Amino acid sequence: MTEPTQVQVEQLTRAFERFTRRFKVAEAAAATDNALNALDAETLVFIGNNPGCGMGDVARYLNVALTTMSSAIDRLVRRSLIERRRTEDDRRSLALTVTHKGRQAIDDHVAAYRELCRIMLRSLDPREQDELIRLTEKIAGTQA
Amino acid sequence: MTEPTQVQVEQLTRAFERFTRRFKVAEAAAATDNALNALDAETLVFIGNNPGCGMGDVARYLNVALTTMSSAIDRLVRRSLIERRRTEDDRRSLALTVTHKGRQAIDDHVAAYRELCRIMLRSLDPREQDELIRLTEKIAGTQA
DNA sequence: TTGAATACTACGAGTTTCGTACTATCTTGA
DNA sequence: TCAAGATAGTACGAAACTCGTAGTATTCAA
Repeated sequence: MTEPTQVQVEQLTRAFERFTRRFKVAEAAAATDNALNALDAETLVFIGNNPGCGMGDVARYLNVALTTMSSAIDRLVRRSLIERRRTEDDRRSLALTVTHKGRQAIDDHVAAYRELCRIMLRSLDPREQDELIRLTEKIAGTQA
Repeated sequence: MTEPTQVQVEQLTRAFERFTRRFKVAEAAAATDNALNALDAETLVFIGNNPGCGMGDVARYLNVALTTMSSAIDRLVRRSLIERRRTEDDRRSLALTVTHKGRQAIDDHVAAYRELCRIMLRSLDPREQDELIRLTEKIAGTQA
C-alpha cells in the first residue's frame, strides 16, 4: 500500500485507455451472431459457478433490479441454456442450473476470454509474462 | 512475442476475472445520477480529443451505426455538453466541439477513471507500480 | 452536367432495463 | 395458532437505446 505519484497515475491512465481500446476492438471482432448480451453472459457464468442458486442471488451479485434479472433468466431459459425449477424446501425460490447447451456456451465464452488473455501475454517476454500475472493477482486480491 | 503456456493463460484469465469484477463494482459505486451512458461518455471524450470532428468520424471510431451516433450526438447537444455546427467547406458535415460544461464533464470522467488507476497502483509497492505501467504500455502498444 | 458518393436526419421496430403492483410462500410473535 | 410482515419471484408498462430503411442536402467525378 504505497501511494502512487501523480505522474504514475497519469501514465497508467493513458496506458489503460489504449489497452482497453485495443481489447474492446478485439472483443467486438470475436463476437458471434448468437452471442449473449453482457448481462445474460454474466448471469449464465454465475449460474455455472453457483448451481442451484436463486434469482435474487444473481441479481444481488450483478447489481441489477430483480425484474431485470427475471427477464434475463427468461431469455436464458427460452434459449435452453439454463433450467429453472422450484425448490422443495422453499417453494417461493427457484433453483437455477445450466443445461448441457449452457455449459457449452460458457466454455465458448471462457475460451474467448482466455484468447484475449493469451493475446495480452504474447506481447511480453517470458519473465514479463509471469510478472504481469503476479501483479494482476496482487491487485485483484487486495481488499478495497 | 513469446507464446505463453497454457498454465499462464489460465492464471491470467482467473486473475483478470477477479480484477475486472473488483473494478466494475468500484465503478458502479462511483456512478453519479447525471452520469452518461457508456456510448455518450465515449463520444464526449472522443470529441474532446478531436475537436471539429464529424459524426462519421466518431461512429467509425466507436464502431456503431451512424444513426446510433446521431442519437448520441442529439442527447449530448440537448444536455449542452457539445456543439454541433455545419462546416463552411463541406456543408453536409458537422463540426463537433465540446462546450465548457462538456469539458467539465470530461474532467470528472477522467478524474473517476484516474481514481480507479490510483486504487490499482496503491495495491503495489513502488517498483511494482512502475513495472505495471511499463507492462501495460507494452501490451497496449503492441500491434495485434 | 448529371449520376454516384458522402454526411447526416427522420422514423419506426425490436430489445433491454426497471419501477409498480401483484401472487405465493414462509416466518415470527402474541 | 394465526395474523402481520418479510421474502422470492412474476406481470405489465414506460422509458431508453440501437439500428435498419428511406430520405435530404451537398459534393465529386467523368
